[in-house]
Amino acid sequence: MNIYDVAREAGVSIATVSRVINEKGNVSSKSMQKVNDALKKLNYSPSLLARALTVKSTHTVGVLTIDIRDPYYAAIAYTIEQEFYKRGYNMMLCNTGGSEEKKIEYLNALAQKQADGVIIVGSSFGGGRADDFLKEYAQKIPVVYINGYSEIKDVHFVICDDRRGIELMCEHLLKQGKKHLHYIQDDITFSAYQKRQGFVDALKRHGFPDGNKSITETGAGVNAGYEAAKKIFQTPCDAVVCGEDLTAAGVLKYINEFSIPAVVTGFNNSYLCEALMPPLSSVDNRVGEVACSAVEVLDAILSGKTAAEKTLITPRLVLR
Amino acid sequence: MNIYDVAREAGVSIATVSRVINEKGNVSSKSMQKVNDALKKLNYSPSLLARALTVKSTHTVGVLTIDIRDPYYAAIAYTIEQEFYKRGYNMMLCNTGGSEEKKIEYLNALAQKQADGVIIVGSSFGGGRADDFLKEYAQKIPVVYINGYSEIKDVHFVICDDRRGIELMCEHLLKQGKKHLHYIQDDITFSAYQKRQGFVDALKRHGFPDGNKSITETGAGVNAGYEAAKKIFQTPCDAVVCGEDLTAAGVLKYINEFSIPAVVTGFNNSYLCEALMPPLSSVDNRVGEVACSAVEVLDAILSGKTAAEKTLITPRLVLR
DNA sequence: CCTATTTATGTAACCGCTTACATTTTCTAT
DNA sequence: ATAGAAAATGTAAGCGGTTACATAAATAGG
Repeated sequence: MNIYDVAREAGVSIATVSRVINEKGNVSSKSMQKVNDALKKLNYSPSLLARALTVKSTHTVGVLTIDIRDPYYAAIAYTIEQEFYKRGYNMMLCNTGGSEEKKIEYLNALAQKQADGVIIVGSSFGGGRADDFLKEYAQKIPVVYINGYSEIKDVHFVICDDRRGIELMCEHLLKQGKKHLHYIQDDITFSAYQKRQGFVDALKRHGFPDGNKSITETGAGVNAGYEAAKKIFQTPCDAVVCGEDLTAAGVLKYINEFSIPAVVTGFNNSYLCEALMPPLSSVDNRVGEVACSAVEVLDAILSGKTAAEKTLITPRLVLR
Repeated sequence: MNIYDVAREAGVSIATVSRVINEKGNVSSKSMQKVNDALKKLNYSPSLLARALTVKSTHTVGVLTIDIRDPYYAAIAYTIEQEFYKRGYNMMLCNTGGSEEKKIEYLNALAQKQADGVIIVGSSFGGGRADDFLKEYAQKIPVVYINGYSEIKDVHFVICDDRRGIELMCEHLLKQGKKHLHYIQDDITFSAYQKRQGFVDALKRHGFPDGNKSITETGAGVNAGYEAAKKIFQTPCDAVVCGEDLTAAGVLKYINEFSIPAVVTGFNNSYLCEALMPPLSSVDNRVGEVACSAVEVLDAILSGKTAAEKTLITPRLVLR
């Protein structure tokens, strides 16, 4: 069933049907009525595919995440969906698993399916092959990056200052009198390196010039944290700063198990923090605000307005 | 840029270009070469929108979840994405928040955008307004339900026997000598009622006819579990069976805080179980298998094969 | 009452692709 | 060399909408 059927049923032309559907152009109340009746009678639903072909807008956006099972990405995706739903857009969820090839393939697919825009959440440190690709890509379809490497041209950025977040946490711990901070980096994203840098900077500023030596690199997840803890506590350490709540949970488990007198802190302020014993202090990286901003930026671009090239959001500590 | 540009560049007709792109029909190696050169030179990428208009397939599927932040839905979405990616499909993620209206709106949007199929994860208990809607809907576009109310016609079902899962857990606890089991229902989905029923059944079968009186209904999340625990332990209770790991985490927190001699069990076997102290025994509801099966079923339908109307997957206990 | 505007409607071209069908070219067998 | 079959190619008609433009109807002004 198509617009011709409706036109026939209503006894008008397809142009008139199109006009009443889109509430665009002039149409007499008489034929308006006839068309509406026909629409109802036939229970007609227009093909957005065909529509998109001529209006050049699908009202679909792509969202690239690294791992949707990670509460951080899930929370971002959640908010993005909500915000775009309000605005009449649908969301294509593209989970890359961190693979640059998959990322590129997805970006291509989104272009071919004429997504109106894309939001990329999290990126590798920069210089990845996707970065070059994006330079051209972003000229064809608007891209906003959440917590991504920010030297790419024509891409908009919404960034939570994760580096500052870790700095704040370190400063807090030092103020508490902790002497031997250790950092666990569990990822190799842009954001992960920022955090690491925050740790090094904070320590340096407080008279510990070689913070770099107090860093452990692991994989992601609770077990990784647990395993890391085994090594960390072989040397003196009274505070473990983690780049992720999950990692912190693993360290905490170890600490509890062996009654080690050290404190652990997390990052992301996920629901996990409340669930653990003792509750976990964490850096709130403002997932909701970040996602909202990203949607606002993209929506502005899609509406023909200009949007901030770079939006910086400040994290805050949640001490428990 | 379109297929005409490529045709002109290659000096052939658009039909020939189309043939080489889709590797369909006969084309001489000579013009094959010319077209491929043109494709490369122009860096052409066909519009899948236009293509879909005539071939009637978008290679896009919709996935409806209730809350993507919930690790259960996230895990399902994760696997669905992976499996469909392999098969060349993209995924529209539609998070309904449990609203039947939003569910219907999303289903309509998917139909208008000509999604090839949809997977719905989790449903209300049945009789919701979306159920009626689905009866008609499923005749137009294939629907497979994961853990959904299963009396709807023309809809395929992949169901983990959550009821049996809770039964197994209860039987285990009873065998351990527990005398006062209590159940916490934290949701009002189809699956949640199944679990509840499993609890009642198991108790009845072991000589506790009024298990219904030992059930607390709460909202979702760690805090809800914690609050529920306050009431539960006002009367004798040595085992709390939860319908969700998160709820269990809340109860566990309470138990630890007040050193209550009771055991808690969860459901979903999420990473949380390992993170908690003591580790949480949980029902593994086979998220991966369920999601894989759903994709297989939908893929079969889309490939014109016949698929199982109903797939039942058996949960298992993970005791820690 | 007639002309000038405004408002309403319809026709046809276009969006960018696929594909049935017609036509031309190439190949095979006589 | 030639008829017939097979292979290659092109033309044009969709797919289901939107919209520029032309035309017709309604309204306004003199």
